[in-house]
Amino acid sequence: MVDRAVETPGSAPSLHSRIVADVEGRILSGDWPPGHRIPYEHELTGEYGCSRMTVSKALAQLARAGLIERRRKAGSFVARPRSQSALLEIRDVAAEVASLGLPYAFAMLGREKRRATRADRGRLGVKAGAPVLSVICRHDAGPRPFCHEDRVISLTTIPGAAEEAFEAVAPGPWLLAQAPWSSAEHRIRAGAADRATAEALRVGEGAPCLVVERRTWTAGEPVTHVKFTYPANAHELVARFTPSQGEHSGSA
Amino acid sequence: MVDRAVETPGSAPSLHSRIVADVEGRILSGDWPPGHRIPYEHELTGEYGCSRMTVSKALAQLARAGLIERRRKAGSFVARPRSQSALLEIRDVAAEVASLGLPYAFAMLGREKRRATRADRGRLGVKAGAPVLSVICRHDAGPRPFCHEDRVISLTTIPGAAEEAFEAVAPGPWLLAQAPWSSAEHRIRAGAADRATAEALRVGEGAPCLVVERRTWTAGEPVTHVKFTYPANAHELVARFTPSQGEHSGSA
DNA sequence: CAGTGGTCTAGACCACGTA
DNA sequence: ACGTGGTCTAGACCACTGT
Repeated sequence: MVDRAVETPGSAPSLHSRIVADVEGRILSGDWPPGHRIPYEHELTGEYGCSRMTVSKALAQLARAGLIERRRKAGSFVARPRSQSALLEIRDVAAEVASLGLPYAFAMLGREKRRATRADRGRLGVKAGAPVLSVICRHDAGPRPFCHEDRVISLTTIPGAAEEAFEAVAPGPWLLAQAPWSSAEHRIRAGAADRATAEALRVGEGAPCLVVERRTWTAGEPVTHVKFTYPANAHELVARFTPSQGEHSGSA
Repeated sequence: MVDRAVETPGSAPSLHSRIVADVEGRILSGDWPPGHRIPYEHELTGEYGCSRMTVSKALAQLARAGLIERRRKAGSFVARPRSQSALLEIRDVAAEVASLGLPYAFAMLGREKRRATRADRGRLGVKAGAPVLSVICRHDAGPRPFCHEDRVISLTTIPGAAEEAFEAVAPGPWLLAQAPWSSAEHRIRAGAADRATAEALRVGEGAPCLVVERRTWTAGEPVTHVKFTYPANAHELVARFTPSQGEHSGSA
């Protein structure tokens, strides 16, 4: 399967896709927080030296994707993560818990810096011996374990992670602030909790769980592979869409 | 002639969205099968009496959604359901099995016409007492059960279903041929197999399963609610996307 | 080589919401 | 009323690709 998402450096990216990438980068990096007003179309027209049609095409694409909201007379704004948004899921696990009205907490269960094992290479797609950081933690919703997180980070792509203890901030939000992801792959399946995961989640070994695996890349370089394990009935993925319009998916 | 897919009365649909809806309707109804060449841009320009820009915008949107593929010099074609396509999932369970290289079969386990129970109303969103058809069947991949299907169809929206025995064709493909869906909602979660489902799938009661629930509407009217139950490790949902480009999701 | 889609322009009119 | 986005036009040039 060819990855059509990657922008080949040598190619000639279209102008409107460059505008999309620029705005997207500012949003995902947190440079433009939710609610921030994006420059007006005519301002971007001046910045990029192009016609209004080209700017409009780019912003319309971002609006379809749910990254921005557009209001006549008012302007365009970075969208606030809504209950059902493709971004919510990747922005923050904490937000999932918050949307349940429960207090959020997370606990580190393990942290190890190592050279990539065979398993790490399969998960991340890095070369043999490349430095990686393994992080295992648990997210809690109130008094109950909500989600088990088993993550590997490529220290080649994100060297700064080696000095981060992830005591104040969870790995997910921290990574997002470091490197906006440019493409992602999700794998969703059901599975039985293994011993370690069952213990962390305080469920029986072999209990049904929803497993969400996510790999992200930035500019074609692997960033992280993470495996979230949710106890059954504690989590549900929801997606609504029409065939040819934008798709929204989230969690509830 | 099949009815147009979506035509919200009262609203003022833009011209390019009307083109999108037209082409989408022909594809989802099967009128234009996979591989069918859709009219050239300049032909649609003539049909709709608009500029090429407007047609191009509509077709570009359909291409992003994965409904069509565009090739220079050759033209635009209805996309064949590929291994990873948002459409594959809704087009056919049989295609999932076929993509595994296994022979497909399905068996009816139950069929009942009734007035909507309280549970049916919740699943379908129909009024009390509305006629519905309940269908339970199993999809097999070679010698092994692949998926359990528990479906309710609104006979108000699809009256023809009352006379269909679903002996030759499974309910999914049959419904798709009757009424192209205009919107859908998916809920994905992990769960433990109940007694009846475990028996049908030949797994232990309480075994981990991936449960996919789907509701579809056509022109705002509820069509069907279906609950697919896959034994764990037999099925996996995959989704790849970039924030602002089209999203593809499917099953593997 | 010819024809298709991909992209872009420099205008235009309209709907709508804020002021 | 004004300024924004939403949409559309009638061209144009280019890249790619199938014949």
